Amino acid sequence: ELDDDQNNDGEGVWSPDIEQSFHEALAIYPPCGRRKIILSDEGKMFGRNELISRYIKMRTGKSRTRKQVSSHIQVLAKRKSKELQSLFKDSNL
Amino acid sequence: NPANGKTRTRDKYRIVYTDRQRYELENEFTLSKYISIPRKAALSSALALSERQIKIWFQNRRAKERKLSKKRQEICSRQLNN
DNA sequence: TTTTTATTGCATTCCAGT
DNA sequence: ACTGGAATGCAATAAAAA
Repeated sequence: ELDDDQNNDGEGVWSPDIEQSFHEALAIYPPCGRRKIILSDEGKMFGRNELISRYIKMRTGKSRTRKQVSSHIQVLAKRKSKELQSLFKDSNL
Repeated sequence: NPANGKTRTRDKYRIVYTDRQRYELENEFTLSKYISIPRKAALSSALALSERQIKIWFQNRRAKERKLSKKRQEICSRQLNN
């Protein structure tokens, strides 16, 4: 069973070029969170993650689904939260 | 024990569960391979483990089950072509 | 060496908001 | 009917314990 998806290069799911475009898209669309989810254009609906997905396709030609974007955002948020917590060490516990 | 989402600390890499905790978890596993949210809450308070620990225990237990059935499968195929 | 807790990077499923 | 995001699942892995 050949399992070589046409939308994936030899690198990982979030290889540096894709990660780069991803962060560009984060800055472009809503600079940080707090944007209305009234992202419905005439006829079509567009969520933020779909816009990010389309931007990645534009810039790199690689396809990352909106659910992959969602998962990645969750992982990054978890990392950031973990960093912040480990900064406060065991000062008061 | 419903603290933040973290269990591991600098001094304790992991804790060893008591025999009663193991028994109750194993017993629940015979009833269902997947823990429901209400049962998880009940076990959490009954065994003094966080819900995260209950969830992770079931994940590890299912992984063990998969490992065991892979071993059983290997034994079967060995018997077929001995 | 094998078994037992616990984390991580992804995907997948479950929950609401509009 | 659409979505983003939280909860959960799983493989791989780490490291203490048995």
